[in-house]
Amino acid sequence: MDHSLSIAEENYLKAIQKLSDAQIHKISTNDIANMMNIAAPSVSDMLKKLAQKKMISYEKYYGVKLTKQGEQIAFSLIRKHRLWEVFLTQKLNFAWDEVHDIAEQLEHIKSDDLINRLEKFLGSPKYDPHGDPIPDAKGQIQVRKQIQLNELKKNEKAVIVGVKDTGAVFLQFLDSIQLSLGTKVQMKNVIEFDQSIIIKLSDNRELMLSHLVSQNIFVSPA
Amino acid sequence: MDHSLSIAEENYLKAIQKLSDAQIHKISTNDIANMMNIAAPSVSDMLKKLAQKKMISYEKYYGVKLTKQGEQIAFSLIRKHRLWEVFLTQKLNFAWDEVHDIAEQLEHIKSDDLINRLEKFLGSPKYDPHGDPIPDAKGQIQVRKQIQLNELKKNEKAVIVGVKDTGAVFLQFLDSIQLSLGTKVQMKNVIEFDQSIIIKLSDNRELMLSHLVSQNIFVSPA
DNA sequence: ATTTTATTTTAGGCAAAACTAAAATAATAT
DNA sequence: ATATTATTTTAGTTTTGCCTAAAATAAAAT
Ligand SMILES: [Mn+2]
Ligand SMILES: [Mn+2]
Ligand SMILES: [Mn+2]
Ligand SMILES: [Mn+2]
Repeated sequence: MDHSLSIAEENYLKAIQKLSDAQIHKISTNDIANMMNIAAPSVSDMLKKLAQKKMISYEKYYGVKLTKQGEQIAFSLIRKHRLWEVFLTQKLNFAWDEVHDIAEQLEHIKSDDLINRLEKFLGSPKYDPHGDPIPDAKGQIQVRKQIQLNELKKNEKAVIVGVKDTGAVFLQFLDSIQLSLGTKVQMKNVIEFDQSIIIKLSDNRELMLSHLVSQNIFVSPA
Repeated sequence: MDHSLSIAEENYLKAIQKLSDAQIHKISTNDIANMMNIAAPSVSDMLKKLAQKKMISYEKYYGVKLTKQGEQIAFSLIRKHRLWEVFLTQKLNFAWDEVHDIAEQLEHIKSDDLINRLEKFLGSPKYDPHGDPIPDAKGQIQVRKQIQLNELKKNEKAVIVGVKDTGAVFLQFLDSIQLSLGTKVQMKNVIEFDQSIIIKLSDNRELMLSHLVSQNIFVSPA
């Protein structure tokens, strides 16, 4: 009667949560299978089990949705993941492109006490190293007004507060052009041809970024 | 061909290592089964597998012994366990009786980089919160001259540097009589009747301890 | 309204890590 | 030396979490 979830089960809930964030409608079996690199039948099996455990509501053939309880657990995993990422960067000096895989392991450590003490130790950070908000102990997420860099109006000033793509390749690219969280930018121009943008930095350096790159950077009004 | 071990396999190696520490001879299937609270046939199965992976040398019916490689991994697990215990007490203010179970989980996190950075962050501690030595990155253990409290000669002075029983019950008992690592003691008397001892503390307080208790406390000459 | 295609589920299997019951082997006692 | 007891291994199951192939269902195209 141990109703704590396995690592596999936890990972499904996280994946479903992530998909819910991006989509309005119910999440399909294939969505989950693709996201997790797992065959669809394996997902079907697991959905049956998670439905039994009341973690998801599941209508055969018509997709799934997290229950309140399932969402609670998903948020607690995200909380743990992001707090550990802060620990790794702030305390152990890892770079922001190195922390995700380790946090994927650490997020499954089971101890509420641990994670609450860790949060305090870190000074109750509100955002992780990629600018993603950290849910509080009750699962509440602080939302911040942010837009994509490409949405800035001409001459508008802003600060980089997050990234959409958190993969190492993109993050290292940002490092290489010296963009990081906190960097101040000003929109100079949107190129009509391919939606590339030109931004100006505090040191007056001008930088051209592709549409795709600019879409993957979140900014807040300066 | 992923030659990294499962958590179950790692736990077997740790158990075998612990038993080797206490015994001279080969470790029996039952020894392991008892220590891990697992049925003997399950152990037999696993031993076959670990032998195949060259982690142990295994003579059917005649017990096992860790190979160099198996020992290496066992020490790296002990290293991780003890460093995490230091982190939990020093940085997150856990009590010494609360850290073991969480460290049992954390020791299985896979990242050499992580543990080496953690060690540095903690200031390369040589001992864990229970006074157990922490192996270095190469698996080398610093040995310290220590004896059991009951072995002190009359009037001899010493410092408490470790405990043999690291269970919460014993540790909380020590807390309750205000004995901890670093406490200075002087042997006053060994009671002939039952080998109880009387020790004197820095504040001149005198304390009577049973033979069993005194055997579970390690001290070094002051 | 059918047919075709895509998605999802069911069926059947496999490997890991545990279990119990039974058989094999070693250790001990007579 | 043989019989008894204890230990260990083998045999056969179970659960979890994955897989592929086949069947069922839904969605899309004609
Ligand atoms: Mn991450
Ligand atoms: Mn992140
Ligand atoms: Mn411990
Ligand atoms: Mn310890």
